Amino acid sequence: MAKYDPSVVEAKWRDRWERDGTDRTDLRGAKRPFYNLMMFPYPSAEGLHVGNLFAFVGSDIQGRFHRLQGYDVFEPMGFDAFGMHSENFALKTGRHPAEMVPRNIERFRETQLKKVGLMVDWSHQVDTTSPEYYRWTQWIFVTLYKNGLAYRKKASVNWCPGCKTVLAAEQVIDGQCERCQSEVTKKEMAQWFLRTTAFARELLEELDRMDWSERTKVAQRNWIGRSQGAEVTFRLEGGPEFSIFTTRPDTLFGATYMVFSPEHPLVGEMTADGRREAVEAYRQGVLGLSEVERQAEGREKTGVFTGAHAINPVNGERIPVWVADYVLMGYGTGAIMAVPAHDVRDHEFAVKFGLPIREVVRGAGGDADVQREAFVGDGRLVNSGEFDGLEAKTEGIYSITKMLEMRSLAKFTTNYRLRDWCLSRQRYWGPPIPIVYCDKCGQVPVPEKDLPVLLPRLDDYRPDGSGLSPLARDEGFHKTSCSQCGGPALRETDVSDNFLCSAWYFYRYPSTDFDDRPFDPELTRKWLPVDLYVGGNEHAVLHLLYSRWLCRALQKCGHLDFAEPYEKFVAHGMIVYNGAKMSKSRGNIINPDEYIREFGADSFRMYLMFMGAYLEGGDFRDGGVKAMKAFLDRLCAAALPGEGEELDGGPPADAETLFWLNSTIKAVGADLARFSYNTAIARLMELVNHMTRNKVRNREVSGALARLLAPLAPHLAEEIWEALGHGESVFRSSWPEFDEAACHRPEVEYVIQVNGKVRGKILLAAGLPQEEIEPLVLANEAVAKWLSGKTVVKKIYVPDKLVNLVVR
RNA sequence: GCCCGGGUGGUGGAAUUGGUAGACACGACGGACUUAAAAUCCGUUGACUUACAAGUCAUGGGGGUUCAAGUCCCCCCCCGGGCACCA
Repeated sequence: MAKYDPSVVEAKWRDRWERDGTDRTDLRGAKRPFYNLMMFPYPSAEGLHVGNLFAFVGSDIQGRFHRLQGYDVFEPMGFDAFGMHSENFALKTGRHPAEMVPRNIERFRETQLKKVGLMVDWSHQVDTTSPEYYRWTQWIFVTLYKNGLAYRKKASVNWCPGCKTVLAAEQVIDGQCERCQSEVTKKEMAQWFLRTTAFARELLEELDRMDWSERTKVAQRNWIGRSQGAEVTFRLEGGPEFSIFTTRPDTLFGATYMVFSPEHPLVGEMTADGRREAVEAYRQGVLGLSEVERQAEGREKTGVFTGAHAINPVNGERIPVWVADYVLMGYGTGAIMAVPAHDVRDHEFAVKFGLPIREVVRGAGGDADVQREAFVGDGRLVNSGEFDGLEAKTEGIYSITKMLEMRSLAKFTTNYRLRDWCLSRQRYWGPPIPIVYCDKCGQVPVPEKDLPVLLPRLDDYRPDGSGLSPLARDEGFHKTSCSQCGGPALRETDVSDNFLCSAWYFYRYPSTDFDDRPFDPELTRKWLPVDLYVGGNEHAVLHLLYSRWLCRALQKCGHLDFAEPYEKFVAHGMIVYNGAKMSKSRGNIINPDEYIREFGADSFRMYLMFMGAYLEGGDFRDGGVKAMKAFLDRLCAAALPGEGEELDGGPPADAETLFWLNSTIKAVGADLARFSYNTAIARLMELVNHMTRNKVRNREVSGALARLLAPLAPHLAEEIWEALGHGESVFRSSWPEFDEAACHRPEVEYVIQVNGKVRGKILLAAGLPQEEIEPLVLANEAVAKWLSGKTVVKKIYVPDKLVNLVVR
């Protein structure tokens, strides 16, 4: 190779790979399948940014590395093209999403993705907006509906006034819409839900066994949020029974009042006549508050007395019932017993409204003043009748609940924070929910043979904020007939949250050849669950949780025979630019295309991976790509024969080169396996530095270097491999092997410490026993001067590493 | 408030089980080549005292354990992330 010109080399190998089908996978014939999945992008008009490429390249390295290790790797790619991102952009630019999306996909694939050198099998591409795909998204919805996992109900849901649609709880961040940051309000609407809570326990417990990034597991655990406690039945004085949830049944004797959520259905009935006006005014006031206002940090407690009283089942005590918005309808039973002595929120409320505070748990010190501050620590029960003296949080919880359980007034329960997934969106750009409403037959799912319910082309698809989707304005779509009775019927006009589209795309990849089924059973059995999934942690409670849930749901419906979709999930880090977060508003978004054009995809890939730890993220600095190109230039010069030159055959002659060769193979393999790409590249630099300085001209070393480089810089690795005389792609070769014995130098440098401080270093043959080293150490000049006049009281000896002499 | 990560030279970042802190780079400085520049190559580069000898101090701060601590323990500060009036 005359001079390394990436544009020539990369174009050559792109064509060669395409011509030879190098990146294609024989899905049925594969012997060692490895499904290497990366989170698919939404094809935005802005194009791929460095963050996308950082994610993809890190994943591609695993795919290529596994392939060199003999796996049949399947590395597909697709486009998540439904949803508000595409729709909002279309609205802004005035171009219809149906036209914009295919163009963006084309540009993503042809001018960006293919140029980065991803080992993608493009014969299995997926586009969530194509009818062949969303037909099966709708089929999944119908399947869930038929199995009781999808239902419609009127509920107080999260409404985004900016996007003019409802949102799932997962899409509300700190009370704001995750997309447009508008303050989310509550709205009473009939919506479709998926029963995510049905598998809350499994989704939580399975996490412990999963090979996933810990921070992703933690995020899911927090989101699912389990708390164990008891449901206790109270009775309203002269009224019905009701139950409350508590994690502290041991404090039942300390309950001095009850609180109902303003939305609780019993409130109207229980309110005393004299209190009706006040209670009603309070409830109306709360309903007018946004989520942010209601949950604002440090907000003072509010509430109102209903005039009603409840009877405490443990002691028959009559305690007042209040309504306050610090009790949420959506969690537990929407009513609580308040124990101000041992709960900080109840304490605050009791102080404000002058309610009694009764201590029932006393800590070991016994000096906590519950009138001043709630005591939430461990302690023993007091003022609790026969239960006095019990260890509160263990024996107390058990004994008191057990006692009530015998009287059928309590049961042990577990509550989850997770809510059902609100699926309806009052927007245009999504898969229509395949349901028809008939006066006679009620809710009727669209029969499988009539799927897909095509999304009609609407020229005016703006959301109008009426609470109805723009599709409701299209009579031809809205009015239809019932598949059961043939009578007139109305279609559901809401579309589905596009997270449903992305919850199953990876089942579709292997099966894109089939239009009569969502996924082929044989291919699914062979390729799934996904072996490795790489993506961003921002989807921990969105995509990753939804797709875990759907997998379990499809298993329960009999369509899959496994419960978890991803064997291993790795969350990559985030990229910043010169230490600052990249964002459109800052105007510091890096366009990868220019770097690739100037320095080549290989240099760009290498720099992305070198600038920081893949799992932690990195700081993109100008000049980095250029420096990496310089390294690849040096690598070419070191690895390739010059004009008219022949490289030495056979293993290298000198021990030092053998050491570098073997230890680099070992280290790079270990580093790639643990996603430590930056250190793998550093190892390659060290090997190249050794080759350059010592003028190593050896075919075996160059061949190993090409294969070590191949996952990181695939085009250049191919070029070098070919120049070394190989007729086939380097990806049809194998990962180089190393000799463990050669990974260690025959001589090692011992560090000699005196009292823990380094005082000298000596070169010794490896593996010497302590007795032979000692005299050599004591004879060392630099060390001797620290020993004169002192007594050696202790000698620490770490084989092949160091000797520490403790002197006095 | 609770739960996870983090804090290392001028900069990005290394450092399997406690065992030479700063690998590998970037930048800077000096030199070679050149009419000159770019590119390339060679050298120096944590701070301080200083003679390139030698030493002292250094991994957010303060204690501790240990022959030995970036790494383990306790307290505190700062940054990033998750949850949060969830009973």
